[in-house]
Amino acid sequence: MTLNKNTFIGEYSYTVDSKGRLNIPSKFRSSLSKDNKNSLVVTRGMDKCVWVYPLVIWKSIEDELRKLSSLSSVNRSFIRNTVRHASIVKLDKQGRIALNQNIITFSNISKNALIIGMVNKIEIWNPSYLTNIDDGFNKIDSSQFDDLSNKIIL
Amino acid sequence: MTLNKNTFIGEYSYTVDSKGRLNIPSKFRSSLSKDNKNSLVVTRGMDKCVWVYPLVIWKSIEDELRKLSSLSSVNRSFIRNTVRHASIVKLDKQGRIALNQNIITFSNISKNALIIGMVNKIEIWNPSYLTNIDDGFNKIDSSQFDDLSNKIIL
DNA sequence: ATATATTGTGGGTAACAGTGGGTAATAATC
DNA sequence: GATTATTACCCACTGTTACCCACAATATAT
Repeated sequence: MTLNKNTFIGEYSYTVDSKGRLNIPSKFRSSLSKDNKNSLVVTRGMDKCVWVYPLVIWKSIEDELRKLSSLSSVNRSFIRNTVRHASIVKLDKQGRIALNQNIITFSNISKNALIIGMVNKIEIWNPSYLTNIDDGFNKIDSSQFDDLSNKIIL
Repeated sequence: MTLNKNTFIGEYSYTVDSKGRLNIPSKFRSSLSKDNKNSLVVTRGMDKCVWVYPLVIWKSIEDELRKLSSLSSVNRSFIRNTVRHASIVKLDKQGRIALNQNIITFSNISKNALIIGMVNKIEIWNPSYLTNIDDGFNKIDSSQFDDLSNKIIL
């Protein structure tokens, strides 16, 4: 049972095969709502990882981008860099997606991949990169969380 | 699978052949609605690239331009420079368009072309120019995106 | 404990996409 | 009107992708 649709938590370790296919965790698949039509949107993350959105979540991002006028060069740059590395992928009958070369090169994922639920999206990591980022987290000065603590209650 | 009709995301690398023909990505073609009648509108972009609109989207732009009074010299200039380099092109049976000399010269595209989905339109770039733009993006003061990031949640 | 379903992984094959070139129809030039 | 240049249409080749089936490992149910 999953709590909310299109919501992802937890961490999973999978392998990318010779064709660049990567399995999506079964629990994530069952969380996807029907209106995603078995499709996800894969793009570059802001860290050196891959971001994966349910199709319907991505659609709302697209709709926001559509409102931005191309007369502004900042807008153009923002739209371009947000969508140029994005692609819609369908899950095959086995529940896998195919990672294209662009994404593989950027994230430097080869054989092993770590899949992490990020609530509204999914992250895919080269496991060795994640170790470094994780070390960084522990080094953050606790004062940097003060601002967050006012916004969210754990 | 495409999300919305006449919507384009992703990046593709193609070659312009000796006849000046350039392939339109298969995924963009299948996104085009039928009422475009296999036609696109090609024009100069605001950056040093080519802008390509689905015919029906271009028509709505024309309608917007129609509302601008020619009493204003800014309006006249804007209309002139938006429309003067635009031309309607049909896709051939292979899904390619022919780029005219005007557009090729302006964008300095020779052999290799990068095609980028920009949600409501398509951009065609000389790959080397885009590299520069991309570098610029990383150098933009992130404060310029603060306003955007408050509106659009990734 | 055994049977059954599900999940992760691998590979073969047919369909399709990108590219190039030939030929006929059209337009431009002399 | 004849000749040349340009454009549009058709066919062909090649590599990639998507779809299908298969199997092993794990989890679930009886």
